[in-house]
Amino acid sequence: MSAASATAEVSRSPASIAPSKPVPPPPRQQLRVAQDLFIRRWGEMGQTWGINRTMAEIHAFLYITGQPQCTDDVMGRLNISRGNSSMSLRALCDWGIIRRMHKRGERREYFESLGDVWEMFSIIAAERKRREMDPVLETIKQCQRMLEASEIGKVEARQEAVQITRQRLQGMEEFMSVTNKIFQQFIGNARSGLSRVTKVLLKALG
Amino acid sequence: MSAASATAEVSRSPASIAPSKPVPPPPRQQLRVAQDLFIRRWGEMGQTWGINRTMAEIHAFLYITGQPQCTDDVMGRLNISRGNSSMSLRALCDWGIIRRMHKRGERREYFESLGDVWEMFSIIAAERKRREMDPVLETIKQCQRMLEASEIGKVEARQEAVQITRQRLQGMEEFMSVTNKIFQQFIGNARSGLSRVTKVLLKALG
DNA sequence: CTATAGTTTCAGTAATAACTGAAACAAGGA
DNA sequence: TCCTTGTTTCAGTTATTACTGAAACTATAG
Repeated sequence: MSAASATAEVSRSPASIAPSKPVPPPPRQQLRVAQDLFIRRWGEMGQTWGINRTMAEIHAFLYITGQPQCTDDVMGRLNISRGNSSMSLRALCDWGIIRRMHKRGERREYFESLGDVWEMFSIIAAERKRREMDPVLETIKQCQRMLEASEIGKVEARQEAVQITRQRLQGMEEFMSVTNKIFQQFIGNARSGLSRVTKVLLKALG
Repeated sequence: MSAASATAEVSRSPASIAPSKPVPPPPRQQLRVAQDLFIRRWGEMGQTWGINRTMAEIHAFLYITGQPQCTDDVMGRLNISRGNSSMSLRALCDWGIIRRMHKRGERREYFESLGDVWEMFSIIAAERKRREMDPVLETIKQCQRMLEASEIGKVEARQEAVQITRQRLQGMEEFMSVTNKIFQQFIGNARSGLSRVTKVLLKALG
């Protein structure tokens, strides 16, 4: 464990979410407390969006400290096992929202988060669109094909139940196509901080 | 179980995702097959977005058939228990994306899905923003307050680590504020199909 | 009031996902 | 070469979440 991890790790117990100020911690520790608060909330949010808590927490840790950290730093700060750290760090690298890096003269590897939230979001959006939305859109099209008159016959195609299902499929397809386009825009444009998308959106919406 | 549920229920085994056409089913059943395909995919997608599979499947069933269904219909079609159906239907009602309804002269209650995908999405967006994004934004602000010079002292506030964390918090806050605004727009406008937001977005981005 | 049909709840169980820890593996240094 | 330090993997375990089924409850009709 590196020197930086000497103090207590992030706690996940709900009790410590809103520390009721029994004794205000010495200023030196305020940074740590604030970071831990952020880390924990980020982990919770991840869970409800289908990202496991530990991965989200590791990412939050790297993001919020802004400094390269090694596997042992992560283990120590979040109080998780070596195996878990290693697997999760690898997965985050695969997503592309953290990067491996070397320090000159050091043997061990360090990890750091991308600093630009917009870039991270666009990477995640691209990946989730590909993994989760594209297959659904594909399935919808497949269903539509299955219900064409040429497949099921003219008489059957005229049944009310079939008509309704086709309408519903169409509504969903339209929605997902538009959503996909919006994602695409984020993905294509979200470089360089408060990016073009943001400006455009804020102007258009605000 | 109602008369409509006499045939086999949706299977969740991966094997049946892409039926390799051993014997093309009689046209009468094509509707059922197409619906089941959609239901299963929707359930899978739900899972990766933090919605449990059964709830997503029930919703998909009500949406895709477009007809009011009772608890027994749901149980039969998705092959789940009464308890599960009841709880999940209630939760979907609480979300507001399905509604209870009565048929004249019938004692039992029926459920139907909203038909407008945009409206459903806006309801979900509103709820998730409230439950999941607002608390994070609140936490970020709390963290920022904890790191103000007035809290930790001028000297400490000048430490590099503190500076970095404050920058990162600010970047995240900015991102989430904008995202929130976008959600807000969907929420406020997503009536009547391809809504104003969509048009605005597509025009601005495309 | 009693019988019947429908609805809800919840304790216990099953299924799934996450995590640990130890062992195997790699890379560099002496 | 062998030792040391750091990294990765994965079988087994734990924790979490989802689901069942039976019992309690409600409402209506006779």
